[in-house]
Amino acid sequence: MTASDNTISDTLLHWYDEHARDLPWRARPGEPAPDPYRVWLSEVMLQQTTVAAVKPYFEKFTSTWPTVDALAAAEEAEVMGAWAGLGYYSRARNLAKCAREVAGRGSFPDTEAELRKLPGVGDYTAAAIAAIAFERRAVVIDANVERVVARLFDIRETLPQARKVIRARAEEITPEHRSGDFAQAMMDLGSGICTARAPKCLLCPLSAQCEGRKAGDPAELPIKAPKKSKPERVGQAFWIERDGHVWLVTRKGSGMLGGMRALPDDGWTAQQDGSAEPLPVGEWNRLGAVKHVFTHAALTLSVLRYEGTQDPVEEGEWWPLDRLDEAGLPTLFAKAARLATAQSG
DNA sequence: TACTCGTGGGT
DNA sequence: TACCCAAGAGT
Repeated sequence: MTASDNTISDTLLHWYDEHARDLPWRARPGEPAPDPYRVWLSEVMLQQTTVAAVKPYFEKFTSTWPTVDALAAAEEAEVMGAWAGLGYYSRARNLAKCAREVAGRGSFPDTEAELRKLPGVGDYTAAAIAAIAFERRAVVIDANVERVVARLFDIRETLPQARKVIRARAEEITPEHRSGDFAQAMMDLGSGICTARAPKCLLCPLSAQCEGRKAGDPAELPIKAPKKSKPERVGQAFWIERDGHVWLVTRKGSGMLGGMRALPDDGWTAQQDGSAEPLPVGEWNRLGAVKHVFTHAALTLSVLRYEGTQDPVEEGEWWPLDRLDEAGLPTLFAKAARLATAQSG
């Protein structure tokens, strides 16, 4: 630890004391560390997800399940339904599993290494919980920290190879005390000032110490490998309506949208177009299509309404149309359902 | 390591 | 509009 490194964390913590965002899962200045349950829940929700998107879900979860014991006692289907729309549904599956583990052992583990063993808790989240909830010294590295550190030290190596150097630098500037506040300060800085595009260097408390700024244009850091092209897939979803109810299935497995309630479909995946025949056989009326873009594929999903009288073969349930908003459909199928109900009234 | 896995907002 | 991106984890 050099004198220069101390200046970075001290400067940033002073800035944080004045400018920290007031977020529902955070302690206010001067308050003790927040409830580990709320820290864990927020950190999982925030994985690859914006603060604005998380807020209403965090409020819903904490009001429905105020403690990890309450969440552990919930039906997994209830948890999946409550998560619907937030994306990356493996997080919800692991959330339920993790809650049961923690409830079984009585409390959250309070070290980074033990936290790391919990399902859905990786390197970042373990460090964040240890630092923020348990006030342990931990080096917390997320995409914000990567960006800020790459710019601070003018690291021009390409990601992901640059991660080793970035971690070493982050280790050097992380203070022994208040490392949780330091991590959250880095995230606030990355979110509002040291942004991916058009960073506001004139407002940055670290601008005088930023090697990337001295070297030229910090906005080009970190340098990332080129992205793969995104395949375009087509599929079909089936709208089977009877007596004010629609037939819904629950998707199997841990793959895409696994565990989520959904419209029956033709088996499309991110790797392949759908191919299954509409079941039960009969007359189908194409209502239209919805487009939806996933991380690694774009899907055009045609919605076909069943006009016959046979019963569905696939396992599922008749869901009342007037409570469709409570079905917990992921956004893709919510779009498809909206299309169908708009036409069939 | 490289790929899979959602969604909504910003530019 | 068509990208890019966001408090990553699991495999």
